[in-house]
Amino acid sequence: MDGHNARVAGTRTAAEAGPDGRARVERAALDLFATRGFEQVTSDEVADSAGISRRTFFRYFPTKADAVWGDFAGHVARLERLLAVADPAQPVLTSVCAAYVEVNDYPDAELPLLRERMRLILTEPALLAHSQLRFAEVDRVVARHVATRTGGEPTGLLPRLVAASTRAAATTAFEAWLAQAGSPLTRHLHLAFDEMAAGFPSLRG
Amino acid sequence: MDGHNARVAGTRTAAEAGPDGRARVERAALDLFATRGFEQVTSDEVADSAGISRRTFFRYFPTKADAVWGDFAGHVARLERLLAVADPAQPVLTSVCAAYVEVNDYPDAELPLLRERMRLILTEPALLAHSQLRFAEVDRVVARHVATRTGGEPTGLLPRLVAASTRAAATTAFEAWLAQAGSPLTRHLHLAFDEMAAGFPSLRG
DNA sequence: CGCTAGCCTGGCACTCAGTGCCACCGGCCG
DNA sequence: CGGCCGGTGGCACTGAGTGCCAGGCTAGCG
Repeated sequence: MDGHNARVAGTRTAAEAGPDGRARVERAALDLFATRGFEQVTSDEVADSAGISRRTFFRYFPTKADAVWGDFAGHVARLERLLAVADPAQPVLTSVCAAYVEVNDYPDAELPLLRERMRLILTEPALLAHSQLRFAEVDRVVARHVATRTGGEPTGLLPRLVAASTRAAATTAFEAWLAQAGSPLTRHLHLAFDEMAAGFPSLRG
Repeated sequence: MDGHNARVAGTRTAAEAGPDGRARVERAALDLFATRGFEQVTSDEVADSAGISRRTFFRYFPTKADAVWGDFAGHVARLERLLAVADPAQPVLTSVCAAYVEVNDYPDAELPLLRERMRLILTEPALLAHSQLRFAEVDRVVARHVATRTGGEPTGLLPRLVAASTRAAATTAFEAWLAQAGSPLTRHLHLAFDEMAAGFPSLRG
């Protein structure tokens, strides 16, 4: 979710160029959604605010909701790469959790953006619904990895279960992080994963 | 998800009455979606097929997607009741899983309907996305129960985590049940819950 | 019986997301 | 120069969802 820092900033008129194309639209969309709410902003307004036409907006993003996700495909790709190079000696669940933690270890500079993104996604009903489709990509990657490690089918119960459970834990950690700005995201992720991987020890007794 | 059997069947012309109002629309919608796909069917067609106007269709269901969910509110209410009367002596996680299993113990006669329903919900992207909003109601109920049992806030990490994880396991069990018609839903649910509650023993080693 | 109040329904018109089609404009190549 | 091409905008269309209003049907009441 770092998003397109690769391009040389400001080829336009030196000052006041900002990121071009897609990234600028993302920023405009996020700002508008954050201040007025996702449903209250039309795609026309986002396009206008980004200085493009509505038609072009829908060429950048297949859906209004997709404008808040940044480079999520890259995020998933990074997760997949981390899983690919995971130590086969450690338990699969450990590998998956570690990969989740590492792929979500953002530099401080990106935290405000991430926070706003996730707040919207987990708060706005339309975005929460849409998130299921995006997170399903993650699930597929995780399930595939678990399947290869355990020698089963990616559609089997165990791979799917691990994918769904770890994703649930990660999402919960995000919610906790949003609610409580104090501790870093990584801590919440560890808490959630450890709790789940150990069979919820806090609930015994 | 039994759906409106309470009314006396056939006050209309004795024969060929069928369920009236909402239930008939649900049936028409499910049939159309099942044969031609959710996105390929317009709300106009569903309304026509059910013998009502489009406008009335949207009075029965706030959304086209809601037409496949049957009496889901009742389903959630039953789950809540089960949790309310759960034995406080047993671990919370056990109570939650048991309630999930029991509320999903359908009589054989309803299985075909349930199967079609769930197949659509978990298969059609638009319905999968929408499901997040419906399942969130379940999560709230579960989280509330865990919170009261553990003496915490329903928005705390643990209640949320239990809700999200058990829901993930249940959904996975449903997927497995759909893929493999052989064993009953209850077995898949037990498998998934046991695996998760025990910290995924199948993955160790 | 007639009248009225209230509910269910349908029709109409409107907003807005998303899409296909085409026309335009920029650069780039031969 | 002329033709090709990728990115863009405009336009029109479908389809979901909604507000508003106009019946019709039923229930209560004089």
